Amino acid sequence: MLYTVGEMAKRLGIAPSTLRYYDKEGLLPFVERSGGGIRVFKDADYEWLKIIECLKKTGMSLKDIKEFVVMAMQGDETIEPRLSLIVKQKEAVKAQIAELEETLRTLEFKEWYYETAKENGSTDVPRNMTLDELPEQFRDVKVRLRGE
Amino acid sequence: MLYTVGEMAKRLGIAPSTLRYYDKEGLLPFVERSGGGIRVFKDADYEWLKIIECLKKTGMSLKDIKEFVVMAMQGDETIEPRLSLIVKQKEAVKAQIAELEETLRTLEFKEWYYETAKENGSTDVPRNMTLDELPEQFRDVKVRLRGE
DNA sequence: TCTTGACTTCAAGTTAACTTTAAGGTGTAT
DNA sequence: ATACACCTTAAAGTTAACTTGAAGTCAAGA
Repeated sequence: MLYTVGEMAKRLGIAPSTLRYYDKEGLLPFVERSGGGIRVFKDADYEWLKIIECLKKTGMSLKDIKEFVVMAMQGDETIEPRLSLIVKQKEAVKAQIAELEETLRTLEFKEWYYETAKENGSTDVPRNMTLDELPEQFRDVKVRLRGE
Repeated sequence: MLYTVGEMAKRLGIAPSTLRYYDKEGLLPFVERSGGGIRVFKDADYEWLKIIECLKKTGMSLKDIKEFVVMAMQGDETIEPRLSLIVKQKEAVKAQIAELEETLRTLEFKEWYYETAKENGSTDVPRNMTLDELPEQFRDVKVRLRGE
């Protein structure tokens, strides 16, 4: 199957201008052109774009993603650095998940805080509780919020 | 304890200019001033700043965080909308974690892909494997990369 | 052949969240 | 009293990742 920029953008759920921008920035060296100069995307290019999307979700910049794509175009000599990069991003994502899990715990504490405020008609009630009065799963969150 | 903008910034690990910017944007209505016009941060303000940091980590914009802070300044009439907002952000963070876990699975597939390429001296080997040749935990990842 | 819609490039505009700069004021230590 | 580090504001600058606009080209259907 072959696709125009608009068709591929639709398949990916992004704007065609985004694909043109990525191409301009050198992220899509694998995309070919028709005789008339129109971009022709192949199914293999879709896979590439999904990898770019994946790397973007890890927080990588377009500049760094470009380096990865360019490496891949060099062929098999760059297998090792590509592997290292993937492993590095994997660790980065694990760290992001851990941070979001901390954030979630803070939000759960705040949820309890406002539930308790709602039941009692005032935020004074949860705010003035001593550490041993609040549910034990929130004690460390509260301590962290107060300044380690 | 009382702190200047520089001291509080250091305690939070951010730039003083960031705190001044937040103040200018209306995110810090709780911060008071000395007779000479200098910002005076209290320990309770540190807690507020940690909450702002938490909301920022959920992906909320400064504009929306400001609305939350402003609501809190209104007092106990706004307990319910504040609770709703916290619950909404909690769900948003859960979705973000789920998405990062998908991303992680894709990276693990790519790690296997390049490990296999490295062992065989060529990306041809993992690339040309049929679905049933690759480790079964990666089959659905591969299918997704190819286009659902 | 003509129309039409989608394609092309290049340049300029947008947005969020800061950061920097300039010119000047504050407050504490000697 | 003077120095010095740190504070103040306002305005302008930065960055990444797009998005939009203008002017023109390509390709498929009637």
